[in-house]
Amino acid sequence: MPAKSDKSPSPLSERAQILLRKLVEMHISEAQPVSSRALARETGLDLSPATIRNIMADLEEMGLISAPHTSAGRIPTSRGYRLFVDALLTVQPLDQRSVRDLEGELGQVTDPQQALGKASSLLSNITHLAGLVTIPRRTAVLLRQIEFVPLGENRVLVILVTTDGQVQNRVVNMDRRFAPSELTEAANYFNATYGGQAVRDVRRTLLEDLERDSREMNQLMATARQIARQLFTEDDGEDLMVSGEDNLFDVPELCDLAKLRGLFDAFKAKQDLLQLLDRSMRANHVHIFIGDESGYSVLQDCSVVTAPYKVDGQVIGTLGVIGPTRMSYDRVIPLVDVTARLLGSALKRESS
Amino acid sequence: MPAKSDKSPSPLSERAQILLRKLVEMHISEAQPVSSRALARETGLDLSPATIRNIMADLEEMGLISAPHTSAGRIPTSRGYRLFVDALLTVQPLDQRSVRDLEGELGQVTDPQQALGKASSLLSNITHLAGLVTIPRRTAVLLRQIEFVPLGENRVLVILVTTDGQVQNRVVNMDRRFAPSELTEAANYFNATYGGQAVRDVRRTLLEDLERDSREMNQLMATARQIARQLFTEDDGEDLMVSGEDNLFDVPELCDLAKLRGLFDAFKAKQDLLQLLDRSMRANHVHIFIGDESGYSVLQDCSVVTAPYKVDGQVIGTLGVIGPTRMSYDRVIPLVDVTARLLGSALKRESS
DNA sequence: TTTGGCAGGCATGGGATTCGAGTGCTAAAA
DNA sequence: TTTTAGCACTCGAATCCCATGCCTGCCAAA
Repeated sequence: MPAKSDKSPSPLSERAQILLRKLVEMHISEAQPVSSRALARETGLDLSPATIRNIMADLEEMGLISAPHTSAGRIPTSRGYRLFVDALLTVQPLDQRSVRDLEGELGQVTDPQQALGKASSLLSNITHLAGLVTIPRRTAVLLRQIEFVPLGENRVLVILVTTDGQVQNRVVNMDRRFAPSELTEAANYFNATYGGQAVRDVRRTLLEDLERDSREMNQLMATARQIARQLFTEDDGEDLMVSGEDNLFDVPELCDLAKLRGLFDAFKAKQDLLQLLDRSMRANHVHIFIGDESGYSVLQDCSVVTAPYKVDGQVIGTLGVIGPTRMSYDRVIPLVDVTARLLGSALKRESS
Repeated sequence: MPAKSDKSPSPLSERAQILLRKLVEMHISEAQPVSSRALARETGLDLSPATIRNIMADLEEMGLISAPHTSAGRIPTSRGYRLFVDALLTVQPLDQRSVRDLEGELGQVTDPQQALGKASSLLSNITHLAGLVTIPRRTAVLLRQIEFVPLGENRVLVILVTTDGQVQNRVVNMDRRFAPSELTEAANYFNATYGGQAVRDVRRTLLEDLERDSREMNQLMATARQIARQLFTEDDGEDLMVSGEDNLFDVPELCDLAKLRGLFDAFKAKQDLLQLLDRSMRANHVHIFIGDESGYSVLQDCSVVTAPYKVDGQVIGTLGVIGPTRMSYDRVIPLVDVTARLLGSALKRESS
């Protein structure tokens, strides 16, 4: 006979597992507390509601399920959901057709920024939840090429191409007008000196170089310096892209305005969500935050399913979806997993 | 004695005007039906509630106010609000300090896109409503300069600078690798041939030229052609920028999810809102759509205050705010007005 | 023309009641 | 020892009722 209510890590009888699993599945599909009778009817086991009740009482004692009130059925707790996704859930892999579709969608993008946006909107459209994608730090990538284009007045357009295929441009103001030849020369100097370095390092090296060579500075360097000052000062940090927030309007758990509002504020502030997603950077595969596990109160009734995406084996960001804890993990998990891999491939292709 | 309840265009006695005005003001500040007693107390006129009631009955008959139910006060109808903003409202001009602040905020942007975003967020932050800005058609502006930067493989980065100071870049795929010199040559050809033309026309002219010269085409033109094909195909139409949607969570009129959801959907779809904003392009100054005047049911309880912004006397887009019909028009109208003018100035400065 | 007074109507909120769904417990059956 | 049937109990949700308060409409008097 299996130890019944030993302590938290009690092995949970097979019957209890089947029951818990069915209960979670029913709660996911019905969005309501599950009663012993319904469970007795739906599960294959030939047991009476009374027996089910006994087992449910055990599960409740273990903190895996709870009753909103005395005369209601049970709903899974966060810990119940945790056990479910860790041990009870069987995810069927995404069918080839869907993978092909995703691949097609992500394949025809032309630049990384667009790829990230596409990934996010795909996630939200398919799951009907909100899609999340972190935009990798610009500073981590390598500088491939820099170009200067003279605009009117004293303004110069600086184009930064990084090895990930991203293009970035800024307009900088100079103290005098520069001839195209001067700018070409400066660009050549820049490319020769700093090409291939990490953007993050360029900034540091640049400052050192400027310091050291300040006496023997020639016209060329002065130009480069003036541009560089304005170029690398602002450190555009990691950023977050959210799409399909509107889908959350339909989630019954978030029916009250305050909760929904909290989420939208979080999307706007981004800070907390970024930190959460950063945590999954270290993980190698899909990572799931269930309910209050995240530590943020606005995510009370929400779960976040994330996966890091990588280029050349190097993790550079994470993506995922956010939705009610009561979501279809079996569909969401493989989708997030595959999307992360496909996004990685798409980005690699971009960086040619 | 003035004709009392003649027909719609009855001139409305001065007393009635004062009363209606006060009623609207009180409804705006209290967000609730206004009773005859409250009106008698607040308005300067020395009248009893009973008298007020008589006048209110007249106003109701004219369709300017209505009672949600028998034992509630009155609230202004759309027509009441219309009369209010057209005839009864006195807007105090924005104080110099605020104008200075706005100018400062809009002054330090570096590119047009950023200026539009800044304008939108300023509008939403100051009014605590949602800010709207249309992004002008790219096709209407003139092509100032074009540059080609070779990337790896067969890919070329095309940089389009338009006379409004906007910079746009696209990556195009070629069927072979091009030498930098080829690209420089092609760029020179492009700039010489099409520089200064409207982007919209460039596309048309280009196609004609290609057609005509197809036989005597040289290597240079072939290059240009290949690039141009991919460059001008997609016509990126007018677009809309929305900010501060979250502010609408606080509006009591939109307390029910369905309405709020409708608005957010409209923000996402953009089509209807764009059409609405386009209507005010023809207007010279601030234009207001009250409640159902807009013709869109999602804007039932909302008003949209817009103003076109122009560069060199030419209207190029509109901006505004969207909020509950019950908004502080006296604060919003001058703000929208001034912001439109300042945005125009900022954009003009960009186009150097 | 204005005002005071009074009756009527209606939303709002609290309390009581009913109803139904589900559980916990106990004792009997397997 | 495990399972089951039965029964009492609990609690939320819906309904109704009623008192309350607010505001109007009307009428008669000023």
